[in-house]
Amino acid sequence: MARWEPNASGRLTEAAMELFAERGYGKTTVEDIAARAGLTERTFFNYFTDKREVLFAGSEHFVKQVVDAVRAVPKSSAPLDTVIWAYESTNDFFEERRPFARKRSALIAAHPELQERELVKMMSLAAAMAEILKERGTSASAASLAAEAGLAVLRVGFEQWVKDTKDRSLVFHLRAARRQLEAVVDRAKKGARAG
Amino acid sequence: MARWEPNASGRLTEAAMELFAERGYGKTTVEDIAARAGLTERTFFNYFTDKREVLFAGSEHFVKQVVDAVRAVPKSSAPLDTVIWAYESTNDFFEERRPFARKRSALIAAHPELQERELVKMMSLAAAMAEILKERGTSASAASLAAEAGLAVLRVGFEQWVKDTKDRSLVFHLRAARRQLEAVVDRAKKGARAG
DNA sequence: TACACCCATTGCAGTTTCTGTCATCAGGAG
DNA sequence: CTCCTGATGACAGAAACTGCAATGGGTGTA
Repeated sequence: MARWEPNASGRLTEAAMELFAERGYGKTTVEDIAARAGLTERTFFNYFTDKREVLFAGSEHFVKQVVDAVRAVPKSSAPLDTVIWAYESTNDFFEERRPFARKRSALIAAHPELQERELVKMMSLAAAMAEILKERGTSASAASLAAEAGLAVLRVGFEQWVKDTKDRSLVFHLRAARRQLEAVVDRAKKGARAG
Repeated sequence: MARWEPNASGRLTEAAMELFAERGYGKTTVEDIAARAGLTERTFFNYFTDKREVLFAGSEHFVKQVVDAVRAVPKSSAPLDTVIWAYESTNDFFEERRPFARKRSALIAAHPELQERELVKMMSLAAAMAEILKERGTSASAASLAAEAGLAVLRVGFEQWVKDTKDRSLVFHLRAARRQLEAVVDRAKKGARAG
């Protein structure tokens, strides 16, 4: 028999999500979270560097998945295509976790402290993408712009996906967002020439 | 004669920037900052809600300036043009403060905690932009994308501006970034059709 | 069976961030 | 001269985080 209940980190995350939903992030102490998970405050900080980090456990794993996906894209693809394709490759991952993703997303939306952390995570993802694009021969500034524009598509697409009452796929929303981006940039380009 | 030295908040920001540069953010306590500014820790927290906020003092003011600039753009302009034009309108503001902006930018780049705060500030700026675009009749998703794409242009342009050894203007770099964005999106559009 | 070792968990003390509350006191308004 | 205002500070306390050392089942080894 095991000495301790398994999956301590998972239990902490679960407990944290429950408590944040019940009382809010600010009114939940780390001790509360640890107690509900049957652990102590000290153990919480053995697993997470931060109170915030408890909602961002698998993020390195996720970044790795996306980065690996990029490496599989032929180098001939346009940078923005490469980035968006990598995001599309996470479709199944999220589709399997839609309810969880919705809860988590609502929590983050409701708490500025968590938004901060979410944003750095996404930007570091974008930075990783830009890095790979550069490795693959894209110029530095084009790589940055493709990565950040791709991020805009991901953010808007993801937001729509979470809100979608018809439960259409992430890929569906990413493509819609991408078309929007094209339209928005195109319209500006023509407008700039005309005006 | 004044009872206290004037500009307490400015002195705190100045002291903080010095100390962060000397010892780093983590090794500087709020008490240190307050002491160097000739004040107490409690007074620091009367001015700033946060240790981090000390580097983001004028941000509401800045957002207001940009927002006001947007309102002056004719409604006929394309959303992305509107956003970028608003950023261009801050050219003089930054040009006058280039050395300060460089120092500040270096500090933020060196400290993840400060990057977090910077990102929320920029995203709230983008959200404000999206809001105005919607007021002006742009669809919700197009507004979000124009705002976020505009932000990408701002971020990349600003980064170049800070790094530029030739001291070219912010507007110069924003326009370059904007052309890059157009090229990147355009190339993807054509690539997607072909492939 | 006995022993040594491993390591997830914990206890504890200490620093730092941040909050709430109340006291102080110079200068302006009346 | 008094009252009020608003910037400042003193104090106490909660909560976040860190460093260090101890516990005590599990597991492998003799």
